[in-house]
Order: sequence, then structure tokens, then C-alpha cells
Amino acid sequence: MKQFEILKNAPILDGIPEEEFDFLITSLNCQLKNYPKDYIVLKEGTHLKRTGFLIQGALRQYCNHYWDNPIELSTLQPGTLFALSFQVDKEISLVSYQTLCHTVILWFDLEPLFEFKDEKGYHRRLISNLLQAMNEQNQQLLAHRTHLSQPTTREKILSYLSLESLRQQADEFDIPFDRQGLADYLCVERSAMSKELSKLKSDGYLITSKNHFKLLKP
Amino acid sequence: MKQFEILKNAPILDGIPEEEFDFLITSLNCQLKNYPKDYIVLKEGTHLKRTGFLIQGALRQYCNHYWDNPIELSTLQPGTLFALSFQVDKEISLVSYQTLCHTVILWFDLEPLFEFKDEKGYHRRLISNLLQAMNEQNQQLLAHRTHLSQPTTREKILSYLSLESLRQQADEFDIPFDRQGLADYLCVERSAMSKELSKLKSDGYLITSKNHFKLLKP
DNA sequence: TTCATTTTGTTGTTTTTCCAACAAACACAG
DNA sequence: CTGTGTTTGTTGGAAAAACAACAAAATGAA
Repeated sequence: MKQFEILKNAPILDGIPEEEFDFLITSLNCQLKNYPKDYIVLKEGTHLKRTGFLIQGALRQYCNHYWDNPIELSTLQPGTLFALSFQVDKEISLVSYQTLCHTVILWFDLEPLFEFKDEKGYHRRLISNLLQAMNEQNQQLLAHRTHLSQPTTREKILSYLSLESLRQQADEFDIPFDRQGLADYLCVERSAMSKELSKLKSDGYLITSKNHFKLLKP
Repeated sequence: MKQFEILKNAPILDGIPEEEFDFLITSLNCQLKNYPKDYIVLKEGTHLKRTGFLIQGALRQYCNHYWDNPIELSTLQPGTLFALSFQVDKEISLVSYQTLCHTVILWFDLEPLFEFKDEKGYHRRLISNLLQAMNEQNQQLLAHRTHLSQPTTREKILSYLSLESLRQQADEFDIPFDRQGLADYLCVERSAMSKELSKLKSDGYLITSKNHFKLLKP
């Protein structure tokens, strides 16, 4: 079954044997729910209760705050956790989630993970995986914010490329974006970015063809 | 002793009784180190090994990638965790840390937390606290990135204010910034922001005096 | 209170980015 | 190969933001 495959391969369950899933399903009070297209699964401003794990379908993550000026955040793919809260009924959700098609979500409680009924250590393993997932997301957010903090398009590009160079430990590398994708990621105009890339080329900062970049010290 | 106070009150040790600290110090292989002013504690591109907890002093967090174009990220205050890694010797640090004054750092290992020697559950408690801290940072980064993603100064302001309104559950609230601080946070010019705030006022979007804001639906 | 300092708002100029339109290069199915 | 659709680079005018300089207001210490 396809749904089970996604669950089985989720990083969050890494290191936990399948025969223990039943134990987890019971102790975390799991509940599988189906939603039709365009259904608002969670509305911003409401109290966070249970954690969601997207099994099938797609979720649109967005804000629509005070002045009804909707802001798109991202589209969640199967295998993603969302709506985490560690102080149930104290935290409120700052974002909304809406289904983009027929969607299946596994809801569960986090609290049992923090209680003392974990003879085999699988709760702790689950928490560790959670921690790791969150750490990764953190790194990505931190990097993205660093680029967006740069004042000009040129500096945004340089910030992105030099981090990518460090990450890939090379001064020559591929990037996972086409031009439009990179512009969206850096929140600038594609044409302005293209202009700036040309300048950088003629200034001797880099050589590029398609999504392959080679950095130079001019 | 002041250093111990900071440790004792750190959110990361919440719920763990003082008499258990010795146990943690031993099992996590803790090590206290002193650094002089301007010392580079960790350089970007090097492998992450141990986790740091800033006890005393201040750390400048910055990047200086390929083209030696330094980028300031933040200044860490006592009580902050940094240089976390969950795959020792696989992850590299994407940022550097430099002391701004005489600084004391507690270094420790994370791995023991994920092993099976936790009779009283304090390792798990520590992990939970870690998870919570990381979740909070995540929320803040996500919010910040959302604001920075907005194309214009006006939209950055509106994004920030409407989120703040949601967070504080009121259409009237104080913000923790002065004008310059808000401009820095939103990565825009103070004067341009001031201009835009004036426009928003005359357009009937808000009333403000000092750091108190009241939102209106025009 | 007065005076010095900091914060905030305003204005005009310069610079940068956005936007729209188009041409060249490329990708690919028939 | 040809033709179609997409991606990329380029350009010029419009809009916005940055910058600099200054005035008004608020703050805080003597």
C-alpha cells in the first residue's frame, strides 16, 4: 500500500523497526483522516492541538492576517510534518493549511513522547529524528534568511553562490534552480537578476552556463 | 556564582533537578573553556564536532564565504546553544563565531543523549527541551523570512504588523523595536520605512505613537 | 528647568529595482 | 529537420528604495 510506503520511508521513523509501529500508533493516539480538495485543514489563529504528518496529497501553507492580504509560504509534499506544538492549548498557529487535492493526514499527539513509558527507547528515537528534521529545516531557513537580508540583488546572488560553494566544498558546482527558480528563491526579478549575473560575469566573478557555476576571484 | 546561575536558569535544563547536573556533566563529556576577546571559536567550513553553550561573554555570528564579503548574522547572548550537529564529522559549519569579549563556553557531546543509558529519563528531558528551543527558533525564522520575502517596504511592514497582531491576539499592541530597530529587522532603510508608515497612517491602515500600534481596516 | 543627545519624520536627489516587451538560444516532439 | 514552446539575456521607461541632509520631537542628565 502506497500510504504505508510513505510512512515507512519517512525520515521521522528512521531506525524504528516496522513491528514497533503498532506500539507507536497506539501510544501516540494516531488518527488517519481524509480531506477533499480545497479544504482548510488548519486556520491561523486557532490553538495547536495535534501534530500532522502529510501522507498523501498536497497542502498549501499560507498566511492571511489582519488585512486579508494572503501570503503564500510553501506547498507541503507527502512526508512532511506540520502544526507541531510543545505546549498544547498555549500556542496558536501562525499559518493556515489548505488541501490542493484529495489529501490524507495522520494526526497524532506529541506528549506521550515525553512521558515515562518507553522501555525499548523508540519514543526517544522518534524524538531524536524529530530533532534532526527540525535542525535541517533550521539550517535551510537560516541560509535563506541570510540571502534575503542582503540589500541588493547582486549581494543576494553572491551570498547564495558563496554559501553553495561552501556547502558543496567546491568552487564549481550545479545549483538546483533554473533562472526563474533562483529569482523566486532570492525574491528578486528574474530580468534584474539576469542583468546582475551578466555584470558579475563581465566583472570576472564567475562563469556560468545553464545551472552550472564556476566561481572566480577577480 | 554567576556562571552557574546562567546554566541553572537555561531553558535547556528546564525540569532537570540540580542534583542531576553532575550526572549530565559526566555523561555528556562537558568541558568549560575560556577565550580571550576577538578569538575565532569556530570557523565556517570546518567539521562540526561538539555543541556549544554560551555561558558568559558574547559571540559574533557571521559568514565570510568565497569572496571575503563578510555578512553579519547576529550576536549571541549567554544562554544560547550553537554549533549543533547530529551527524558528527559529516556536517560542516556554515557560519563562523568570534568572541566580542572574554567569553566562557561549555562544550559537550550530543550523542550520549541518543544512547541507552538513561534510567531516570533526564536525557530524554534534555532532548525535549532541545526540541522545544529549536521549534521556537524555527517559528521566528519562518516569520522573519516571510516578512523579508515581501517585495516592497510597505508589504514588509504590513506582513510584520499583521503577524504581530495575530501573535498578540489584539489589533492594538506594542512592538519590541524602535524605528531603527524595526528597519534593521525588516532589512529596509529607516527613512523609507518612516515614509511608508506615514502613508499607511494617512491611508487609514493604522495609528501609531512610538512603539505602540493600533491596526485599522480602512 | 535647561541643554545635549537621541530618535523620528520629512524632503529632494541619486541609484537600484521592477516591469514589459522582445530577441536569441535552447529543448524537444513529430 | 522543422516548428513550437520554453528558457534566458537584453533593453528602456516607470516606480520604488536608498541615501544624505536637516528639522522637529522626545529623552535624559545636570
